[in-house]
Amino acid sequence: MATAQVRYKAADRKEQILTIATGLFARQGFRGTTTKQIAEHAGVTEALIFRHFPSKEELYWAVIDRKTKVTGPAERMSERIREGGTDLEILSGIAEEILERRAQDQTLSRLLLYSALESHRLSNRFFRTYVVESYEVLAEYVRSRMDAGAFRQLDPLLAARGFLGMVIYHSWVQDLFGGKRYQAFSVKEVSRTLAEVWLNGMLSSAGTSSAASKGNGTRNNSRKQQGNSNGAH
Amino acid sequence: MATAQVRYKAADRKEQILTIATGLFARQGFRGTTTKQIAEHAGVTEALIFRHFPSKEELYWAVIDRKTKVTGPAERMSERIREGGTDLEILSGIAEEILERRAQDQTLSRLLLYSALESHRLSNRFFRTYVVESYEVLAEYVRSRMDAGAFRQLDPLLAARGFLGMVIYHSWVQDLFGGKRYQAFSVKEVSRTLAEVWLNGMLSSAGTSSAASKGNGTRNNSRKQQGNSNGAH
DNA sequence: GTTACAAGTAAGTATTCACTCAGTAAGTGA
DNA sequence: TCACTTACTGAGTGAATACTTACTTGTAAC
Repeated sequence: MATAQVRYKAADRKEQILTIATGLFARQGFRGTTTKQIAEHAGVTEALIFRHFPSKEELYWAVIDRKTKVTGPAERMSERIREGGTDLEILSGIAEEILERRAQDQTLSRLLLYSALESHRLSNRFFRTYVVESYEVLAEYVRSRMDAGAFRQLDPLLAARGFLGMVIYHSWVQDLFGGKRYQAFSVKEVSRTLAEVWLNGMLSSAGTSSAASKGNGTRNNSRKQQGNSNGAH
Repeated sequence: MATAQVRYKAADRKEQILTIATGLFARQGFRGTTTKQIAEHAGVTEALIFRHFPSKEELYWAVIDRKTKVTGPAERMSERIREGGTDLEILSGIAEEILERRAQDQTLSRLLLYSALESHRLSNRFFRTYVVESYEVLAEYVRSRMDAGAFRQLDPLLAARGFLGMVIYHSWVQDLFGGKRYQAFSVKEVSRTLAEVWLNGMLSSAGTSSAASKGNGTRNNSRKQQGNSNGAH
């Protein structure tokens, strides 16, 4: 009504709408977010939204498009690898950054998951930018360490995905599913532990790697009868 | 309309509606699924849905409630551990089952993710049944192997979550995000590889704490340092 | 064959959805 | 000061949405 109006320039208003829409889509998904909500949060009428974006669908597209244009995890990861350090430093550094970013801001994870679930056609591109690219970078690193004889020979992509899986799944459980309400973890400790486990599992240990590059390799006690938890002691 | 009507008994119709609603909620989420859709798939009118369930929300609750009552992953996992075998057999067996089930039917993963994203109050219970319980079972196993001196000493919960993370993340990337369109993996091979990496990383190894030197076999050798410091004891 | 009840429906309700359009107020250059 | 453009709104549109009410039909026991 008669309240003092704020007139933005078109480009600024567009940016503002995009920012607000990003937050709402992340929290509630595409279907769960209404254009009215977006308008209200922006302090304008719905009509204005549609003056800037031809449809809700196009607005969603723009949100995701913008997200894929900021520096992605792949670049940061590749930067970190370029900086060098021990394997452990590099890996736990990568894990630490992922965990920290995600704990701080779930927007991206939520957008990504929603778009995958709602099977938006654009989810493909999003997926490539945020998921595929990052483990391809890591896989490249793994491959180079394998060539150097430091890592065991196995599918680098699978190995990279394994490491990222450890880290990302942990962050999902903690932040998305609310696991942190039951148990808190220190980011540094988690990163280091997961990196150690994975790295130790990847190293071509003195005895095993030569004979069997991939089959077996773990020294299993024959016919173990131990290790089951129930009533043993 | 004039088609031959099928009259179910109340209990049967309720079951049928539940089954249909489960599929739709899994595919489209709570907000994305309409009562009209459910009715159409069941071949009845909306009114009948509301004769069996007081509201859409209650129907959703019933869907999830029913899902939490079938044999969950925790029971199956604990069964597998009880059966015994080598560590590798047990772990790759667990991974294999998870991957196979999920590739075959995404309903559960999708329901779980949707309910977490849409922050349904019931998602908590769902989360406990399907996520927490399963890694608690695995953590118990890890703990027993640590007590036996076979595994390194570290947070068993974190370690268990790490293993499940590898496996579950892989299945999400393949099935949920459509990664399998770009690359196929054999379930057996993936299970075995991931189990090997993780297990190898967990073993309180004799020799693997050797120097891992620095990463990056390709370029740039700045900041070279000593080997990593993992697994000292 | 009638009755009694269970299973099912047609046709609504009020509200909300994405989206439109005709019009108005604020800035800007002369 | 006036003309012109740009930013914005009020008041709608028809098509969904979850949910209701008043009614009909099938079936099984007596």
